[in-house]
Amino acid sequence: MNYWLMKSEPITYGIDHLFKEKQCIWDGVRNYQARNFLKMMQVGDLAFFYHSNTQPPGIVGLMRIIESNIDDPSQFDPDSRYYDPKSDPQNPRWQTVKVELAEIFNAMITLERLKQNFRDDQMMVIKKGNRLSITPVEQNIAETILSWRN
DNA sequence: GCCAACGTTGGC
DNA sequence: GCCAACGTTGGC
Repeated sequence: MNYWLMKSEPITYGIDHLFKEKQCIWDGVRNYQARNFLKMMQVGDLAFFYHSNTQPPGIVGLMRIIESNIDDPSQFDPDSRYYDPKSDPQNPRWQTVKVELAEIFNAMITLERLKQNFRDDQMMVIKKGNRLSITPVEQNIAETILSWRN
């Protein structure tokens, strides 16, 4: 079982949206490195839900992967902002996962707190200039973060 | 709103 | 295959 961190701007899709929907397909990732991490995810993996472009940014909850290696439907939808006309339906370019909400944390675990407790070679999201929306989280780091809940 | 840090695109 | 130009992300 592996841990991950998945970013989203709450103005677009935040943890409140997921709370209402219970589960969702994590669509719209259009970066190959991030997609490669998505393809590595397995059912049962856990992912931190991270709010980006907020004041402050940080982790707001936990999700569980409930379906892996899905072809992202939005790549074939001309009305979607994530439409990719270059993606061949016979050989889709973008894969993702389906997640369910596991937990909403009582208080956000801020980026600042992560930076205070970990080095930037321990956790990708705290590296300066990092823009990857999907990143792995080492187990011991994940367990430490989970111990901060409530 | 600024801008650093990337990733992507496309001409050559 | 190089790299300049451009677009995007996301903290601040």
